[in-house]
Amino acid sequence: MLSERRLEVLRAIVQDYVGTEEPVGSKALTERHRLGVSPATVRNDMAVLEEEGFIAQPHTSAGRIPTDKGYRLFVDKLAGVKPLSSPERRAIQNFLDGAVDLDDVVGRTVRLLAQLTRQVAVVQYPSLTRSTVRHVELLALAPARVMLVLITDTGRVEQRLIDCQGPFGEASLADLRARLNSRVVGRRFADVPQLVQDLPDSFEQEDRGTVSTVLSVLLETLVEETEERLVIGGTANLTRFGHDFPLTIRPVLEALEEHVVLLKLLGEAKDSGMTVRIGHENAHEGLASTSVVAVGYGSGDEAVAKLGVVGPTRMDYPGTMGAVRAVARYVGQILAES
Amino acid sequence: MLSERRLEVLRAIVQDYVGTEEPVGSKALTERHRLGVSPATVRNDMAVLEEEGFIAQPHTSAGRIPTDKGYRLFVDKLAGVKPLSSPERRAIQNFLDGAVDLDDVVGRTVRLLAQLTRQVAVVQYPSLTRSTVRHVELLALAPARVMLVLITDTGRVEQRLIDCQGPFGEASLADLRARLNSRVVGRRFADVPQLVQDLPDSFEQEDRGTVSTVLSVLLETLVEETEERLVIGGTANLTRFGHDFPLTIRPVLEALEEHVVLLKLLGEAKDSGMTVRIGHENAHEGLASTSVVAVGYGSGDEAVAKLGVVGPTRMDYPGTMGAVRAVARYVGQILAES
DNA sequence: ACTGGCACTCGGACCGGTGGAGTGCCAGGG
DNA sequence: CCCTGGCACTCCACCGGTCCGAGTGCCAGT
Repeated sequence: MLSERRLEVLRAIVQDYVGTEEPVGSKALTERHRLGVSPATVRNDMAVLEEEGFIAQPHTSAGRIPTDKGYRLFVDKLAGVKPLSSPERRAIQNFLDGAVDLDDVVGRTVRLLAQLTRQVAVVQYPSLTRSTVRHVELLALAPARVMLVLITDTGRVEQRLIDCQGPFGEASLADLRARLNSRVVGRRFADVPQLVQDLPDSFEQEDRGTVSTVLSVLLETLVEETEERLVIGGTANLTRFGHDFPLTIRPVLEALEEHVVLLKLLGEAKDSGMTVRIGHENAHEGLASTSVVAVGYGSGDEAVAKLGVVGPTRMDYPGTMGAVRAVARYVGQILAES
Repeated sequence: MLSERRLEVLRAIVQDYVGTEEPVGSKALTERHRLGVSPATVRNDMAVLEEEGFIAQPHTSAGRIPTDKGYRLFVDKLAGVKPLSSPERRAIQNFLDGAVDLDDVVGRTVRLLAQLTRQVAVVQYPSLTRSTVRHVELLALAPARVMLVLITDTGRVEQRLIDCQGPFGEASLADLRARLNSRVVGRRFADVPQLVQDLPDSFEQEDRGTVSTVLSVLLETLVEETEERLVIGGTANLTRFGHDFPLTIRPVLEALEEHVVLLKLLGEAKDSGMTVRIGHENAHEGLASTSVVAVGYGSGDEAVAKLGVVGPTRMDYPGTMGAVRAVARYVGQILAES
């Protein structure tokens, strides 16, 4: 195990590098941090840290920069989560309180997060499978055409058109609507399938086909929409990325456009607590030089979706984590209120 | 007016510059185009073109590059719209045909357009004000809480929560729903206000307040949602922008995030026919070095929304315009079918 | 009106020298 | 045993100078 001081050296290196964006040398370190030892000693420590793979030199006779492994150790052992200042908290509150509907909440959240962290923000829409049902509506658009509308407790609305095999009376429709709602309102989406399983049996023979069709579309919607929506903001912050732009920034932009990739990334994050994925831990090649800080948020205790930021591995982890956590909490509150 | 040959020289300059991204000199021009004159003559023509403001030199003794004014002349007089190759047409067809709902259509369109033009694509959702009403639904979520759902002929769905002053019976609600639909279904959104104006008068005194509230929310929705949604894609193509990245790309990314700006930009485009805004013509500062090619699309003859691309002023105008036009047509077809 | 020739300009690439920051190692001291 | 100061070494970044070529403007000649 590394000695206390070596860990301190690593912390100092990470902090300085994040601040200056330049490799940090032994002399500069002793000047800017009260390590209580000489540069020579620090050099020895650095040699050890390098051997262990926590730091690296871009080339001989240059300062050191942290490796992914170094950042990992930093966030796991050396860094806390920096709480936001109270003006910041107030700003979040004010900004989010003005939202009028779910789209607006999500939109504001993503802008807020991007502004706060000065990085790329990613916010996932509340998931259907984890939400509960507020209302199910069936509309007869035409004799053999029904629209299904699903409303969640988080305010999300999904609609589907259904072509029925045969005509379906308004009375039967109202009947189905009532029975459906009495069974599923307030229940979690995940539980819906078994709750409606035996519903067709209780209908007249002639209507069973249509009822089944409607139900199958309903279930389909639940599954399909596991393919979630998400919103991205703050891509302009990518320009603060590094010096050698085109090569660094391009794959990141490409990755950001593939929502599937991002959703998978967010999905891998733990449900509760914050997840930090650093550099190559991300699997996706384009994001090899980025870190992802993600956290779940929800209207209750349980997470209904994730949000987070994508930034260079060289980022201010404590500050970013603080901002992400704070935003997630406030969004949760807002959703719970509505 | 400029002589025929001088125009030809300008065309050649634009074409070469778009291809090579480097200032083009007189000698290179005569070699790559059959102008039938010597470099010296071309130089004289260039001097004239420069004096008129169509081209400029980055510095003395460098080649010329077109100015915004030069591009303007090029697209107005010298360039046609390049039709797509038939494999491209087929690819569009195939790609768009797979779409399942409006979100999917828009999503696919933006990706397609970005890929085809290798630039940033912008697609506006079909506007409410120009669409027609397919259905209006009112749902009683709670005794004094109603949800309003609007469905358009383009498949778009908008919903709003309404807090009523007092309880509102299911019967009254059904009544309102029926009368509302009988008046507005099939009508254009823009006409809705006057169609429902006198509706409250035909209700019982006690219900009039609530009816008015519902109607005012309906009208509000029509107005508010003139603030349209749009989707952006292909931002990774910005990396092909120029050589001096951070400064060029940053304001563009910022502008792209301000949907309001983009919507205004699209709004300024003519309803029918294609609009090309070049460089400083764009008004918005961040887009001073970009051109915007936009066109309306719709399910019928009339445009319900716009789509287009944003790219460097140095872009392949004929090709881009061809792609934009073709995509708009196909999207229109798809919407008409659904 | 076009052309060939010529002198001129300017930026970009190439080059070698220099300075400084940083390192590794080692011998000496607490 | 760990820390320290000293020293030689390395390598990048910067600077100034030179050279080259592409491109221009102008002019005299056809």
